[in-house]
Amino acid sequence: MAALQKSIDKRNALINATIELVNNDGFHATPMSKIAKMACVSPATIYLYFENKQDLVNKTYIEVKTSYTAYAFATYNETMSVEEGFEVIWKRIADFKLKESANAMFLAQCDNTPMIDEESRQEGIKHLQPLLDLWARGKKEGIIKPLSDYMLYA
Amino acid sequence: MAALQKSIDKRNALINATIELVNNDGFHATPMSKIAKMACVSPATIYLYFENKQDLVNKTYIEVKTSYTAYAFATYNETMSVEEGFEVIWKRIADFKLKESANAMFLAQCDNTPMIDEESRQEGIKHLQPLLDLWARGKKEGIIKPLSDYMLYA
DNA sequence: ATATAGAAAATGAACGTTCATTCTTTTTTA
DNA sequence: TAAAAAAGAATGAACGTTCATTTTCTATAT
Repeated sequence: MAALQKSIDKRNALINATIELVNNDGFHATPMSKIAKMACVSPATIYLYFENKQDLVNKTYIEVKTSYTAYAFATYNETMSVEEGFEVIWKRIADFKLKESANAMFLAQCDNTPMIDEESRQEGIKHLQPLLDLWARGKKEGIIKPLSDYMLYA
Repeated sequence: MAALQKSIDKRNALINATIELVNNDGFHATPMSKIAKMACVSPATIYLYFENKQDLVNKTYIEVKTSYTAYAFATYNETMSVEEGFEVIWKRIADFKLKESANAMFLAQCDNTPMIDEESRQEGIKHLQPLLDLWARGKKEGIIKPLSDYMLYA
């Protein structure tokens, strides 16, 4: 058999510990040793799953961002009108912030600090493509001018 | 004469260095030595003006938040209608983010991370009182229901 | 006005701690 | 049994803060 001995559970535990500890203490104030402890793992073990601390937080970001966008676009499809599309996505985003508040808080921290590498940040933005497309569609249809004022804040 | 020998210029230089460096590198990734260097001061001198690093960033936060709210409410007065009040404040906030982007970026980082002490955070919120009052007034007047959906994001 | 003494301010070096990462050894897996 | 995974201890660098010393300021006495 192949050699995927490394446990996916352990990886997930590390990701989750990272989210919780970064939320509580901030990125630089959370030692690798604390992440290890919360994931019931030795500090050295983290380096079997991630290159280093920066890589750990980058990968965590991508993972959470992916689940965020999946959630946001779950009820949306391209046949909707622009208005309906925005409304549907908007509600899902609000929902996400309520129901997955830890994840949302983590993303907020990532998106408002220099803690994530530029490369991973770009990667995260890619997943928002459907929203940008919808925006472009709205512009092309020349509708919802007043809305754009509010949207500036998204 | 009294002994206010400590220079207000030096204090401002420290505050400004803090804003710029925290914006670029994040709170825990900016050493006191770097702040000192940018403010043309010895590291030890910082401790004549602030108790410690936490106190420095707390005070910086209060200062920026105060200037933010002053800016936001500059064109507002209580005789305005609720709608007009919101619009006027809204525009000033957007303006602030454009014209004082470094300050706005710093506030975003403070408000989305655990870097500021709870006490200073509360102190900062106090300055937003006029906005909360306006909100209460809007509710009492029972108007602008649809707006509240968007406002959730402020 | 000037010189000077005492206090406040400023400094650079030093201290002690913390933390990311690596090294060596042990355990687990196939 | 051999290779991968995991562990805990060790390492070296970085940083916040303090210490001992020097510099600057100011208020008074000449």
